[in-house]
Amino acid sequence: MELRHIKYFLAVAEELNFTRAARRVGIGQPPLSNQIRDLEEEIGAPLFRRLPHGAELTEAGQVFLPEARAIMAKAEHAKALALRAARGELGRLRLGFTGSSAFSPIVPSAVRSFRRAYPEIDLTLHEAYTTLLLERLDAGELDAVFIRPGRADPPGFRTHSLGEEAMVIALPSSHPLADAAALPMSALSAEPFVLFPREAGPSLFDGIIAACRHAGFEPILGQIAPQITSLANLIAVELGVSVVPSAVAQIRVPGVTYVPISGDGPVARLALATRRGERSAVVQNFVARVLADRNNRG
Amino acid sequence: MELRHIKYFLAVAEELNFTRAARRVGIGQPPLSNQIRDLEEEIGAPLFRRLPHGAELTEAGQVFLPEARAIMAKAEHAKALALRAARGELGRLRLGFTGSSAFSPIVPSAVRSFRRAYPEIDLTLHEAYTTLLLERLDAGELDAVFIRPGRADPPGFRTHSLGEEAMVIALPSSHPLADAAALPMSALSAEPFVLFPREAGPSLFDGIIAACRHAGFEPILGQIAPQITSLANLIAVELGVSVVPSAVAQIRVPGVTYVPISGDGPVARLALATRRGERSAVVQNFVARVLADRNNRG
DNA sequence: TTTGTTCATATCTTAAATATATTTCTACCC
DNA sequence: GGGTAGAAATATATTTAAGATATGAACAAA
Repeated sequence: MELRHIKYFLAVAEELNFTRAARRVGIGQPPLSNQIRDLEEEIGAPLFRRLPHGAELTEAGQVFLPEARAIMAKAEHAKALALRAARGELGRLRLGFTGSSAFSPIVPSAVRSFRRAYPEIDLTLHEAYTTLLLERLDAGELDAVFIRPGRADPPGFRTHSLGEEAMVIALPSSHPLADAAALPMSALSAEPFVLFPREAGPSLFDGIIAACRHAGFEPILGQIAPQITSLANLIAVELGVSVVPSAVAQIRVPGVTYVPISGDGPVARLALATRRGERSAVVQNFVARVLADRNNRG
Repeated sequence: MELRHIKYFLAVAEELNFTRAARRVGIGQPPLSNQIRDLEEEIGAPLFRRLPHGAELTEAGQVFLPEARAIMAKAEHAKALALRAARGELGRLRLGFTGSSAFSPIVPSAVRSFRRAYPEIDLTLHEAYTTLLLERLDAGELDAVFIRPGRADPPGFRTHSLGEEAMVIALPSSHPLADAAALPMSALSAEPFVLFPREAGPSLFDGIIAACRHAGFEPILGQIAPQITSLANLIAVELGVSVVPSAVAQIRVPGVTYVPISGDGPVARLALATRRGERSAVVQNFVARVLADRNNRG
């Protein structure tokens, strides 16, 4: 049995006349009769009763009719679905992001805009460290990740730079310097630093250390905060100071004050990484939308 | 697109290797590649990514896979359904019966046995007069009817005799003859008869009249009972006597006594009628079962 | 580099779908 | 009752396309 047989069956079932049905499907009457006969033989029962003037459905034919319609519809549907999937309108996208990148306005904005444009994409979000995100991307567990990139593209990945932002000093509100309008990095030379683990974002971590050294001092490393969000809490209880991307200053915690950095300070870069040679249309659509979003906001 | 394409697609999707898939479906690798390419062209997107050692599903292919499986399953299912319908295992049966035939043990027994044997037949029951039943059978509104047949087959129908049963006299319990062990028809010569309308069952009606005449009297026609069941009630209130098929004596109504007929009495014949030239397997199965049931009970 | 594996391409063969011509059946009409 | 028209079946021819065979190209692994 082929879809052709089903198509011919439907024509005869709807016309109840072999000659007209043959015209309708664009073949001659004898070949149509043959195809219907073949179908009936395969099923093992006649589908039509041939009458001197036309034909009528047997009980088998009556039962077969709705099934045949459903099969044709399903076949069309399957084709349409596959095409939509190829266009990236259908499927899933497993997205990773670091705790700090979630506060960069571009990230939630791009995700929101993508969801609106492709509502049938099954989108899942996974927060993790930059290092872990890249591992999971490489392992095929994630499709695109927002990371704090190093200067060089990690091999095997394609990174799309989403720009850089200044960093600000975060210090306890009780600290003598908390009222300053801006502070140079050197002002922190004697303060213990509350930082995230280096593996969480090596380039951001190294950038901060480098900025300290550039300002002429070696930072005193104090408490380690597992999450960027818990970092503020550690500062609030006066365990030290820190330097965070300015977008993270959105985390308003009582007892924590953010002060802009004057002079040379570290910068926090943001990038979207995908696998090199990624062919998925969903991922490509997502990257395109993130980049468009980036350009729209200048 | 033909089912062949889907079958080949499934083979490749499951083997993830064109060469093995080709062996599996029993064709060469080049024609298989051609068919897959044709399918991809029709869909408008590639379903596989060809790798140096095998192939993998694209997103379109991943979406198409479950659809393809469903289509194949649906096609098989449709064939099986049609075959079962042709065998009379699937479909509907609209059954008619007269009020009196419902009491003949063969009728409920045959219906019950048929329902057990063919549980997926949608069975509907319709009670009406013999005359009306035959009209509806002829009009195609019913498929088989239990009737009280005349001596000759009504034209256009095929009747299957289900035997005949004796009739009994029904009379008010207060009647002087009610205590008799048996009565000849002639005992009723002076009694008004409570009968059903002649159109309800002409042959049964005429049989009763003929039996009276044979016994030497013209029956006095009294009240008309629209239903065989209401007949007993009319007798109970002493509106007259009647003669009913002995099976109808199952209707035990206070005030009504049934007395066997001695000597020549009318007989009630029962038959199953279908359209002449009926091809429906369901109807044929039903007739066969009714006849088998009749013979089983001797 | 070589070898083996895999898929694609090219060409040919064959099977099957379709076209054309004709026959058969039957209802309908004169 | 014989003739006619409409419809499907049969018979044969043709053409399309599925499949076979042979070969080439790409790539991975040794």
